[in-house]
Amino acid sequence: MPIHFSDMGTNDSGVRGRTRRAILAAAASVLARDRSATLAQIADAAGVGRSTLHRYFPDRDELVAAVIEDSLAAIERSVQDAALDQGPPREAMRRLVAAMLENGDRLMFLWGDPNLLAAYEPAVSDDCPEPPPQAGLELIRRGQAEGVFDPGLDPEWIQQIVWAVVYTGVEQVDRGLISRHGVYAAVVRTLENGIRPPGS
Amino acid sequence: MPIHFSDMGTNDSGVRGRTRRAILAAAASVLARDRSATLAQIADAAGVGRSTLHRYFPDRDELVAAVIEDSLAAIERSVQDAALDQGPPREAMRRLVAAMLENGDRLMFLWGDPNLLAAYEPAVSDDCPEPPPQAGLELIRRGQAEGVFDPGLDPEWIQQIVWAVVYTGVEQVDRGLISRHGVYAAVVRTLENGIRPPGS
DNA sequence: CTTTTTTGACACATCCATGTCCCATTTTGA
DNA sequence: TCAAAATGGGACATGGATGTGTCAAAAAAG
Repeated sequence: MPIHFSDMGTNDSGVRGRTRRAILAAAASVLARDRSATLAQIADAAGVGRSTLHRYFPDRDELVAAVIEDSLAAIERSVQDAALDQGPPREAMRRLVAAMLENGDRLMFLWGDPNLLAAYEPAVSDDCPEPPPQAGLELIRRGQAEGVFDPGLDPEWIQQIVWAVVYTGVEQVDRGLISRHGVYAAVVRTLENGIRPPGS
Repeated sequence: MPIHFSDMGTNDSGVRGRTRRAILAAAASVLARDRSATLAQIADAAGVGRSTLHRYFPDRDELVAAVIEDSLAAIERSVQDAALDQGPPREAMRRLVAAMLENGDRLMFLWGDPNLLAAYEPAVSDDCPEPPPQAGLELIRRGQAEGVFDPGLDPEWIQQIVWAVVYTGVEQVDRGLISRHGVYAAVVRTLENGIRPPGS
């Protein structure tokens, strides 16, 4: 009577941790480009058998939930490193953009399906008494207070715009319509000035 | 020996034309919010039986293709009315935004799944020797030439941004986070200035 | 009113993704 | 080297969406 899987992958080191991360990354990458991708496709992309995938994530919902959680964590980590509460708002915003661009696949996955986050957030908000700090919103409000960001726009709207513009950039890169280096410049420039030439 | 369906709905007037349009509108609305919606759901939303839906569109692919075509046509019509080649570029762009906002559902449907258009365009490009005039791109180039729009940005990029920002607005309205009147102002303001306060 | 058209509900057969076992083989780690 | 852990492939059952067909009833057209 063998006891299988005493450690369900929460351990980052070891075989299981690595396999788990490979699956999550592959799933994000595949699902970002095709939400209705088959589990077989995902397993293929991860380089594992479909059986193995089912061993780590019993059903599709659990896998998707795990990918969401993992993607949020990865992005949150990058954002954390950006230290948005430090320095001038405009430069902090640029660091935020760079942080988001670092996680292209996960960002495409999360943002590509508006229903995903909407269906997931209420699931975790039960455990978490208060919503996450939302470093992005904090930065936006700070920028508005300093007059660097438009105070006439709703902070939440600005946040949506940031995500949308970055997402557009990631997507264009994915299609090879923009070089990987050029995105950052285009996104920042568009975000800061819109479609108007920088010199007013 | 009754001969059924002598007119497959190409006729705008009459029962078949109206039913066809109802199905197309409902399909766009439902699919915009859930790409994997069931044909039964779509039939329900259209107020017809699933049998009737199958009578108008033999299979799912044909329905989707028809919705794409119909949505493109509807938007194109609105854009046509906007007379983008007339007047100052900035005001033309505002008319373009208004035209797109008029077709919220269809725009969400078309833009929501990047693969849709990508998979459809090559199918019609075989019949159409040249790509459509792309009035939007024309306007952007004109604006750049006059120095109203940033010449340092790729016209195609600007076009993507316009779609993205409008789409974001439509989505926010759909979720009730923005009033239907407020969208236009927010979209135009963001598009023209980015997140920076209008007064440079 | 009569004829024709159109419709909706039901009954099917079918296909495909999914989830569950099982077992031989490989990999890991002591 | 050897035992335990992990894997991959296959077989199998299942459910849900899809496509097809039939038929009586409703709607439209004459």
